[in-house]
Amino acid sequence: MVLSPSQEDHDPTRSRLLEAAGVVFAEKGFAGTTVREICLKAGANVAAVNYHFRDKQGLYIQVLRQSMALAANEDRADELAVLPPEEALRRMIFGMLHRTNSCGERGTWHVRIMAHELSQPTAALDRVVQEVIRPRYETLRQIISSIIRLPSEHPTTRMCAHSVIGQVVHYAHARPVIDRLWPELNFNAEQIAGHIATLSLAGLQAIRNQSKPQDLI
Amino acid sequence: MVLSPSQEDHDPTRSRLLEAAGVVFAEKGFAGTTVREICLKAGANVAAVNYHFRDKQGLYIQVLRQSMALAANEDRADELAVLPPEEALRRMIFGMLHRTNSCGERGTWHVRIMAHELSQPTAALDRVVQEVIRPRYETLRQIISSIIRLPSEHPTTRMCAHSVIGQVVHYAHARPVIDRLWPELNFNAEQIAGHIATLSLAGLQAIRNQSKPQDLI
Amino acid sequence: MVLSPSQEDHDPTRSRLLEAAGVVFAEKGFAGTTVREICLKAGANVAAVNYHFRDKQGLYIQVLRQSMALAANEDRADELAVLPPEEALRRMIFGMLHRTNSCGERGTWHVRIMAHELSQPTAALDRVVQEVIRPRYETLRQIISSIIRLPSEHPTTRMCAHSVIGQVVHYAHARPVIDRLWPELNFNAEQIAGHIATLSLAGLQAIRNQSKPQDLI
Amino acid sequence: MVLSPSQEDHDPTRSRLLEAAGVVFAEKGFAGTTVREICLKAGANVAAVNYHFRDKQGLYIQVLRQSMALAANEDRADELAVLPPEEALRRMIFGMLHRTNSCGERGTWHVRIMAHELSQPTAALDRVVQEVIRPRYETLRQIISSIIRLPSEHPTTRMCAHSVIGQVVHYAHARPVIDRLWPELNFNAEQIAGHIATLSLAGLQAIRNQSKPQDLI
DNA sequence: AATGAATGAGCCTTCATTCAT
DNA sequence: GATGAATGAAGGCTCATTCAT
Repeated sequence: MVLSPSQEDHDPTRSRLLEAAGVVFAEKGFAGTTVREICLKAGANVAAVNYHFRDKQGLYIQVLRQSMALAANEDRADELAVLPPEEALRRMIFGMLHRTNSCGERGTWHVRIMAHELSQPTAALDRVVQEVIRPRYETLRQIISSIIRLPSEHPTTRMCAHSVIGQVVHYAHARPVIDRLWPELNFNAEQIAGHIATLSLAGLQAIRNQSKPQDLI
Repeated sequence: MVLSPSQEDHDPTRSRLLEAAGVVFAEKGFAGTTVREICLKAGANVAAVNYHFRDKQGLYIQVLRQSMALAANEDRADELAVLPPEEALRRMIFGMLHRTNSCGERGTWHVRIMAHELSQPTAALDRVVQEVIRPRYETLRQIISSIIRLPSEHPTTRMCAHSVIGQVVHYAHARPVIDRLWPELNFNAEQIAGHIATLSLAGLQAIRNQSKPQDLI
Repeated sequence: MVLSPSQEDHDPTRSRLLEAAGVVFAEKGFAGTTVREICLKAGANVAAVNYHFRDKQGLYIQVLRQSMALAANEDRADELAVLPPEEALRRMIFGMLHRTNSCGERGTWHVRIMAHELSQPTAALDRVVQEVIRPRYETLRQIISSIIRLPSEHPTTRMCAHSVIGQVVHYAHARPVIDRLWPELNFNAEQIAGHIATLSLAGLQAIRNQSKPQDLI
Repeated sequence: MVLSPSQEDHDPTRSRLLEAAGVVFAEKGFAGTTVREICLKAGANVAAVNYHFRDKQGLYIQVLRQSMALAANEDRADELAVLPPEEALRRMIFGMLHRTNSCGERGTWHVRIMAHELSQPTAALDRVVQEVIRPRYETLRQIISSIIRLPSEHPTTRMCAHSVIGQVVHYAHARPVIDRLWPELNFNAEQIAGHIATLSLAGLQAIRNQSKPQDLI
């Protein structure tokens, strides 16, 4: 909905194609999606995708680009920086968890699409990593760095970041498995985020103490 | 079915098909794989798959079944039961991490195939969850249960299990992303498993103390 | 659907497909016909059938529907009703015989296709029976009913109708055999219809007298 | 069961193939039958047909030959010749009707196979016509000839024969249609044969009187 | 600017048949 | 003598794409 002022909504067909493509790509991935399905959903001609985006892949990249642009506005590093790192971590965990598990909105398509990219990487993966994931990864490492008192490039810091991310994205990536193992789970982002934050913060404290035994003396 | 101990199979073509299919399915998933590619790789006729396995899907399930059978011999729950739970958890983390990140061998195909199932589930997913994942999930919950002193069916126990699993499988699922974010990482299962175990155990202790404050009084 | 009076159809490819399919289906039946042959004959691409008719079966049903629609205009029951029943029977016999034995024209495809349906019924058989055959069957029974003075649902009336129909369609169904047994036959619909009518009417009279002996006293 | 003394049951596989093939060919026709289905039904190897009969068609011809040989023993012309022609006609009608509508026995396979040959003639049709149909056709014409007092080669005699045959075989050929038009029909060969005979005999009498008005003067 | 029609490559599968044993 | 394995041609169908309007 929040689009660049000059373009976009001027061309309703193009817009509907992007909307429909986002939904379908998010659900079925690039290879699993057919151009016909997108066009049907968008009420457009079969040739519309090729006309407007040259390619199925052209449309795919455009969908990703748009979704990422919307996502870029959230989780601003500077806003988190002023908080105590423990609180910043809690907020970040909740934000990621909420984002990766809410569905349907434009701004979250790239999350689901990522899941497909992980099993069938396309050229678009590099772009998503650079533009969306890396900035957050660095923000997260900064926060962890100030908790465990190791440089943000330190391998331990990195592993801690991956531990946090792994716990969070697991609920999105492995959803089909989790649904089978734990059907009674009524997904509650706040509760789960709280659990992950508690476990992670305790873990980080332990790692801080362990990695700097000399400081304690 | 009855594999001679020294060899693969009495039927060389069938065996080559399974081998080739494992590699390709692991790389491209079910839908992304063509029967032709498998047959070409196996040096067999296009109709060979249908002859030996009735279906593309029949071959797929057989590949999964075989890969799971090989994996089933590891991580015996009874062997872990005699260890102190902290040590059992360490071993289990290392085992899972090692298994999900070694590549190419038959016994690990189902891990990669799982990644595809997560983004494009087929009817085979149920089988893998039931036969491979659920038993380990229950073993893991048992171990965690005796650490945090909550029933193994308790939601908190389950969330803890998912936290451990999430950290571990992240290194396999998100490998393409991790490679881009941290190219210098020289994957060392022992080191990473140690990190995950340390962080998780500290986290579990914190959750144990938090969830039963009354015990401490 | 809406055929211009002078031309076949607004869509030349679709029209050519129907034309070609009619010829081939009439000759070889549903299962014996290949989509490729139809498309070759129609000068169209292999995928044309799927594009225009969704299915091989979709095309088949459309051919049948069109052929039946053309045939539906003949043998109006109301026109026959005003005639003395003996004359109506003669006309009907001639009409059926003529229709089932003229060849090549669109309106008679369903007759030949029926021959295939009889040995290899498909889901289309029900439709043809309902839409084309049953109405004529009922008209015929009405006529016979007023000749033999039994209700049109009476088993005897039905058997008489089948006797008439059997004689008529035999010349179409068993044509390959008749050609071998009687090669000198120069098919003359008028002559044969006259024969069948004469034999049948005499037979009906006998059945009328036999079934109602009490009337004669 | 009644086989040539020298051969046949010596080779049980060959025998089972013939048996199974008869059933399946009778049900589905030549083109509609798969070698695999026959072999499965016969408990034989896929290659058995090619081994024993060289071809799918070789098996087909053999089935026809055998079924015809068994059929040749019935309806002996000399037995009918001693009866009054009206009675001979009644018997013949009943025999044909019974034969074409009984199912499952070896001796009647060729009847059903004929139905398929009529819509998809193969090279076997000539043989069946010559060896089975023509002799009966001639017997029938002889009988009719002596009823209507015209030479057995006379076109009228031939048409009368076709009228009788047409009525009879209709119940076999058009069975799928008759089942839909008259589902309550509980096929009773004796009743229907009686009806056909009555109608036909009355018709023949009329034709006799009409065709020879000079004799009446 | 935008579309309905058409394309051809490629998919999985089935079939009668042949081959090595 | 008889079989299980293997073959390659052909089947219907789907797909992203292009073309003529």
